[in-house]
Amino acid sequence: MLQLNYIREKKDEAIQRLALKNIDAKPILEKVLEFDNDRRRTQNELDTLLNEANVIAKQVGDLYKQGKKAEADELKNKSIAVKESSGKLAEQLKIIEEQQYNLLVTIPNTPSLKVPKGKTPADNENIHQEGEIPKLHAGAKPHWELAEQYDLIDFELGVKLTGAGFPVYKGKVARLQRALINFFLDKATAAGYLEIQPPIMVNEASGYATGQLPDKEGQMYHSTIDNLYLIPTAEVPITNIYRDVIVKSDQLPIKMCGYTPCFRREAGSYGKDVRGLNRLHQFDKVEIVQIAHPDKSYQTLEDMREYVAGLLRDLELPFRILKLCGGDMSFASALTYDFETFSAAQEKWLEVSSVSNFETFQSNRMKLRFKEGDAKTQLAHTLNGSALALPRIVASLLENNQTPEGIKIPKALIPYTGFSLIN
RNA sequence: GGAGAGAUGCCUGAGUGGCCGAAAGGAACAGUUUGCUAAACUGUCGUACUGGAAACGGUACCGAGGGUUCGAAUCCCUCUCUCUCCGCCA
Repeated sequence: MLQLNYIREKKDEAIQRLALKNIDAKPILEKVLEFDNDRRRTQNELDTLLNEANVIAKQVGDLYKQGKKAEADELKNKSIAVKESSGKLAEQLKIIEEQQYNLLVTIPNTPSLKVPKGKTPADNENIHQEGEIPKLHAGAKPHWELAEQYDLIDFELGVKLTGAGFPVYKGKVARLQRALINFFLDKATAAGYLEIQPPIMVNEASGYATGQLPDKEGQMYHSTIDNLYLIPTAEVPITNIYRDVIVKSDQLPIKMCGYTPCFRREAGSYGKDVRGLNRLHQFDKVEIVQIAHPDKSYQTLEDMREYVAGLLRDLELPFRILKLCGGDMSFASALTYDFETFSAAQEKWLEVSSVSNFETFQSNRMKLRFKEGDAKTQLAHTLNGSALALPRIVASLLENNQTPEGIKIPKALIPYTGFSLIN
């Protein structure tokens, strides 16, 4: 949610920035400011009335103490009248605030001015590419065929147990996944991220604070009997640790990481893009989260980007980094880098990580603030990134490292897997 | 699941209708002093909205929502959560 102060003070900048997301924000922002004027005027009137009522109430008390009952009773009547009009005003104020709020939550975050213009993924800016794209032997297979050949992943068994998008991992690939999780967590903690093991179900307030609710309700699995949601990412519980918290500025940056399963309903996708591990309802991910000082959050974003790049280097996967264009960015993000690894057998790039700065968009909703000395509290900036999501990493590893003799495990992972070849 | 108790500021905790945005202690921060790795003293010390250039004001908030009353942290109702005991279970 955008900050009112920002809209009030820098309306033109906000319009300019939102234009990057292909939105003509002018009428909406002006409407918000109209509500704001209304709100302030109404509140002032209401405050004046309430003040009057408070003064009268005090006088009534004094008069009673002095035994002046008649005068007190007279004042009482006055007070009742004041109360009647203040009640009406309070109702008005509530309506105005609600309207303003309902409008505010429909406005996406303002993209950073560094965000490239554009509407579709084709407009994303490819800012970096490294690693060698492997040349596979004749007869190389996509990962779902490899999974079958080596009896690694059973998609149909998953359908039997649960449904499509819930694969069963077996043997060496189960071990490989566990290895990846441990490897990613070790790397993150070595980089100063505090490891968190959060609940994987969250309540409404949490889903709301990070922006999944109310509008993206359909994307989460919902346990209606207890009104809890299965998390779509560890970002939700981990960031919410700091909901309604005021930290001291010297505590920043706060760095946290966590492994969790992630659950996404993502209904309505079919075809080649969702084959095998490309898109799942349940998958594993290690997430990194930072809470940063507003002056430093973009440096933090670069640090996180470099950190994720390091992971892909360790895994010896060719990858590229895209700076998402305005049209391809998420609702809440101000700047996002997507990481894609090249899947040699499918001959396409697969998104394996997304690293974003949300600026104050999330912290405004969750009232995550910091205090610098005696200065007024300010909203902190929140950032997060996948480091990394497993399924497409596994897909890339299987496909890119296949040889006629079997699938090779990258050196960095061997201490974790305990084997160097899947055959 | 059964029975009971409770929810107050960063923490402990007082406060059962007006003198309470809230005692006291602790923590934290600043200053003074003595000196030495600590103590004493003094001061500051919730959040949000809002008026004002500022000084300084106004309003709301004592788990949440509603009600009674001229007036509610305090009384009533509903909800949520926490704790204790019993039961069940990992």
